[in-house]
Amino acid sequence: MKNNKPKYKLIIDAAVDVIAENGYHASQVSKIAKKAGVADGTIYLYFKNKEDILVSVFEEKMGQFIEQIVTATNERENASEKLLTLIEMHFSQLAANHHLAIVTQLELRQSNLSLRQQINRILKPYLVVIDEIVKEGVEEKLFRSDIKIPLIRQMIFGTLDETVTNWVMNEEKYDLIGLAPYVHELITKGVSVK
Amino acid sequence: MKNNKPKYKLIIDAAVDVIAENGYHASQVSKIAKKAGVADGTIYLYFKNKEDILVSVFEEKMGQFIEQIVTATNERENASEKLLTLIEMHFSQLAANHHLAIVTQLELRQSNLSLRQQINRILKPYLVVIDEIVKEGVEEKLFRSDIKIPLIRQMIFGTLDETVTNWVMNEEKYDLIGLAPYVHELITKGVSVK
Amino acid sequence: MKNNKPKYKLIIDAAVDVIAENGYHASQVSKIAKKAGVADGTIYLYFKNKEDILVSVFEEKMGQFIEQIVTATNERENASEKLLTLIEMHFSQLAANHHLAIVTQLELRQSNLSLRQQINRILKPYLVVIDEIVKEGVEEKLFRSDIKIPLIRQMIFGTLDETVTNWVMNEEKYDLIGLAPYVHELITKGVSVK
Amino acid sequence: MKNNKPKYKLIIDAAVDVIAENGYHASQVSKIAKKAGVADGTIYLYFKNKEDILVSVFEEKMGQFIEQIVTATNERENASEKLLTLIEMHFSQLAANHHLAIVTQLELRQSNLSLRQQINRILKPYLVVIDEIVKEGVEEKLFRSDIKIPLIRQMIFGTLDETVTNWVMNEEKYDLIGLAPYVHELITKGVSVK
DNA sequence: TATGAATGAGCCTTCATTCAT
DNA sequence: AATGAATGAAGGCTCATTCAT
Repeated sequence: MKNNKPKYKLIIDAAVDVIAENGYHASQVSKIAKKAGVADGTIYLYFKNKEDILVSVFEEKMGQFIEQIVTATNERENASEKLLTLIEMHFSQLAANHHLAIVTQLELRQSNLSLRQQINRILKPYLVVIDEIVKEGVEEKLFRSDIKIPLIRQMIFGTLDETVTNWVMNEEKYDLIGLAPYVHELITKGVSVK
Repeated sequence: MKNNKPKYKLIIDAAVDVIAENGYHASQVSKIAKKAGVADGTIYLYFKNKEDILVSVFEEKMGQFIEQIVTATNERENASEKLLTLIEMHFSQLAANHHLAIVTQLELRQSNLSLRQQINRILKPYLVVIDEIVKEGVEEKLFRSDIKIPLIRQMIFGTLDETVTNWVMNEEKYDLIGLAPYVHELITKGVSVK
Repeated sequence: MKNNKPKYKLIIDAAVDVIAENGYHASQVSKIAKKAGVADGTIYLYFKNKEDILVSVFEEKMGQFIEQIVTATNERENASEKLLTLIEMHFSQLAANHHLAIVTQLELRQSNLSLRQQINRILKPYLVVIDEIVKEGVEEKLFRSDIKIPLIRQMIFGTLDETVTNWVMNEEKYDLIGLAPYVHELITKGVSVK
Repeated sequence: MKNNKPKYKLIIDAAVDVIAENGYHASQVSKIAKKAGVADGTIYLYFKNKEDILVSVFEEKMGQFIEQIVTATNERENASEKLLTLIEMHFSQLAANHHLAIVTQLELRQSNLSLRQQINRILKPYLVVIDEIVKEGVEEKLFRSDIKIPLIRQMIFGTLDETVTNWVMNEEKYDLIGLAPYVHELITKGVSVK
């Protein structure tokens, strides 16, 4: 297991910091190596190339991110509560980690097609989690069944993602977590007066 | 008026094509010049630098994009119909222009902070259009007034943007425009069974 | 006679100003054209290329410079007085024209071999003037005849040139013209106590 | 000590040759790298930028140049003999190194203000050496005390510099070192018949 | 395993000069 | 004579990756 090797984690964490501090394009491999306290060449003992570092960053961090959400939502009774918990966890985890928020919402998007496709592959399990909550809601007759699930998932993910991005670009000046119930209300009830 | 100069348009259009075909990072100025049929140096008679080309591409194309939407929504009677028209126009304009869709949804996001901020400035009028439709809906007692408008706007824009991005990344294999009524339904009524 | 054409003089004078203000390497042809109030292309109706502008600048200005000195020295009776007058005129003309001093002492020296050779050709008449004064001094038994004239001329010109360059590089903070009698004394008597 | 690194010296020496052969403006970094037998990028491990190469060339070579002169003059008994030795060493060192002579007398002068100021800083110790010899001469009552030392130094340096430049521009056709006693005589006794 | 010096391909931008009007 | 838009060659510098130690 490569993440048992201490330098592997060292490099991943250094990469998050360097990218958050310098931006994607100013994050040279040598800068990451320096931050991690290893030689440039050592990076290539653990990662195939620069892109592999970035993919691994996302893989590691998103893995933990999703795991937390899965664990928390599993403790909830119904789909609506699970959705609220997912929103709360999505917001709170990014609010708790300034650097990670910058990297996921801004910097990692400045990548080429190949990298974006790998990021999407990594993101897949999160989308599956959303899908499953929606399916559960439909079965429980809480959520509508007349609109295809992918579309519903796009609304949910798009809303969360846009909300976090706006918050990051506004320099995180307001309380992101406090928005969770309102976002949940919007997603469940829509914009219409009931 | 700089866009009366024929070479200006020539270069803008060439840039859209080149970026869509090669991706942002593989779009050398010389490639754009060649496609436009002008000398490399000519680019710099019309644009300050490479970043200025990209900002101008977005400015021109997004200007037209928003104008079309404003014109079309103004012909509608109430906020709900205006929202549907906005969604239809958003989808149809990007569906009609393959290259533009790739550039706006994928390539232009691979940019540094300075460029992203300029892109956000250009995007601002579109967000204002959404805000105004929401305000109108609230006045007409069609839309809820218990949730802040920026949050509602983020849900709307986030949903549309995520939907288009998914469509582009799925290689535009399904009918985007056909999704408009479902997306409209989702935004207005939410995910709950009424 | 090309210098009867008004634009010719306009361009020459613009060139002196532009070079003095911006330095040799930042003096683009377009900048000179703008300062002269003509189009870029017009420059090439009067000058073969950029180097030709610079040579012409030196030719014009140095022509006047030498003419003034010849006229003034001719009014003197003997070689020693002529030498003093030459030193005074050399210093006073450059002290009177800030821009010209910068151009001749600093900027024009940043040129390639071909240009330097042409500058030397233009400078030749000045060196001849010095040679003639020295010859006259030798004939009048005022100046020594045991050292070759070119060597004496190099001492005279080198001393004057180095003195002016130091004055320019010290931002012309002291009185250059006031140094003339001391320099004259040094050249005639040398560094030895009587 | 950076000049212990073999590539540092390799690049410095290659730069002297390339500049002497091609002139300052035709001396591309890639040409210097090729001559030194290193990759272009290697240059930038040892020098900040192209200008830094030139400054370093002058620093290294002028350092040795001055050191030689200081050592030699220190072996002399009085100021007049020291001055003669300084002139002999100044001439002989440049006569012995064709490329270095071209670089110091012609090419290095084609530089911008920033570079010239750095060159002057490097040249300073040499001017101090001259000043000290003059001061010693004044104390020994060999040299006059009625003219300010900077002016005397300008005469000495200006004469030597002009003499070497003329020799280089005349393609080094005559014996420079042989001129030393005459130049010494001129500087000490001046142009007047005693 | 680890190092870090060395590599070299790659690109944006400038500006002297031309030429159709 | 005059214009000025257009040209396109040229080069300093960066940085991901390699490899001898």
